[in-house]
Amino acid sequence: MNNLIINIKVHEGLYLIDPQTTKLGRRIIEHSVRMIDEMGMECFTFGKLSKEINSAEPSIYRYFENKHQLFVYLLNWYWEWVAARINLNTMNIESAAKRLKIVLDVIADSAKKNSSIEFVDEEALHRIVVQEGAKAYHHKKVDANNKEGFFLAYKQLCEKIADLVLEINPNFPYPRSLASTLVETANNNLYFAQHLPRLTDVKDEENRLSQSVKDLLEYFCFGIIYAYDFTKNGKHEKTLLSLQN
Amino acid sequence: MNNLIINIKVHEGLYLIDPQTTKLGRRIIEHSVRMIDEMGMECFTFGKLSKEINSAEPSIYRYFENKHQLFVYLLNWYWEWVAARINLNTMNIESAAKRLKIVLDVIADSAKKNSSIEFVDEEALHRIVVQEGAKAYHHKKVDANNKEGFFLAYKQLCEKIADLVLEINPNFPYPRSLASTLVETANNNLYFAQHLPRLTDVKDEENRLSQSVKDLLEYFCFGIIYAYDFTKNGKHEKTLLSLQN
DNA sequence: TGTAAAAGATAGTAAAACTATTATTTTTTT
DNA sequence: AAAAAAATAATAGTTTTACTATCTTTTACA
Repeated sequence: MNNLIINIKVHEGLYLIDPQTTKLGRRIIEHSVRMIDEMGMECFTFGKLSKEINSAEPSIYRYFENKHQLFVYLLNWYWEWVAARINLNTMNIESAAKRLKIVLDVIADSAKKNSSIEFVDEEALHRIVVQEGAKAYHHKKVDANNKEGFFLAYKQLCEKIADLVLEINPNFPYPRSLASTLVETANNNLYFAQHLPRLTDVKDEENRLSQSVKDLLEYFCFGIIYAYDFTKNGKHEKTLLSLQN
Repeated sequence: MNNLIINIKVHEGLYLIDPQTTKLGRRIIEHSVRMIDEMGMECFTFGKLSKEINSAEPSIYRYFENKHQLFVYLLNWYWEWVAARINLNTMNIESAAKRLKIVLDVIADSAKKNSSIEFVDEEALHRIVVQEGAKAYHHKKVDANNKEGFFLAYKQLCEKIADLVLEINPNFPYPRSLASTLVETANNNLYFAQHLPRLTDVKDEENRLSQSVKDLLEYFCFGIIYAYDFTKNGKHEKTLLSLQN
């Protein structure tokens, strides 16, 4: 299992100076990931970060316009990294269903990691995505941010999943909604298992959490994709809709 | 279509003085809903609210410990209101599947409203739930808040849905995850249709948005519930799992 | 070696999130 | 109706955050 060097390219609108290209920039990434993971976005400030890296607050502002932009930068880095892992692990696989399963594996974080970039703690970053990710777009500036490309990586990932779904079942009516639901459901169930266990059936036990989430995603995903097509001996009848009453 | 008087009871840990019992309290609710809907949680402050209602900041602090507690109070009010509408609309219905469909109707906001409480704008509150709701539990104090009952209304609603799912299919393995996924998927697709349309298949057109979301929820929900049970002429075989490869 | 860009150091502003104090009004009790 | 209690209003103050301005020093590199 080699650790391949993957180069993560993050959208230009998400920084003033590309942090991956300078020493200070990489220190900002490294320590902001660790600090946000430890204290959460609310308590994390540029002031605290600058002390932690023995730098000055204005220096950080030369890389990122504000805390929110840094946050979105980190999320994009994560989704680009997920996309890279998906590409790497699916490139030689013929079956679309098998490729989709690998995607579910990666978004549930149960796939073997095969990249390591020294200044990014991907596990801490994944915890940030699970705990804080929804805040990236749940605010009043979402439309302005969207125009600036803040959510491109996430949207591209969902589109990739939607295309896979359509490859498996070209008649499926909700490929985009299914894609976003799968990603959100992965994060939610990981989070709920740890903090609001009555909202999930997966258990935070024995290091099997991400595998359980993957099983859940497969069950939901393939259930939805095939449900209305394979009832009654494969005839395309809306059998279920009549069974419901 | 009578407007029934429904009394919404919110968990005691969510306020210092019950705002529904005093004039100032009701003014706080009324104007905070309107202001949060207009400016979002980030821009909303107790200072601005106190000016708006010609009161003083410390007076508001005697009702709610802080902005976050007020926010969670409003969300709980909303989920209690949803639960009340569900109870009202399902009480005389025999079929569990029909009851579940009514639940989906209410959480997608496409059911006829049948309550009106003069000082709460339920449509504005629903927009707040869709746009800001996830922030209630995505932070580092989630466990402490959970112990204080901040999420009781939401968890009870999900449990009610999970019980309905089990009533329809007692063998279903993920009732809680399905329940939370349905509620989250309802909110997400309403939000995506308006702000991130590439993440959903429903369209924000012609006042049919909530009906489209309801159709989506039914498709996902009943697809998942029945998928693995009714393949191959109703035999309980894991046909789909073998079809996937 | 010289120049430009980056980084560091220091200081400052505006607003938010509270808290404390005191005065006034309203409500309740006797 | 008067006294006591509770709620509200008014004012002022503290700490922290988010951000800006300015100036000096260091580093990169041509």
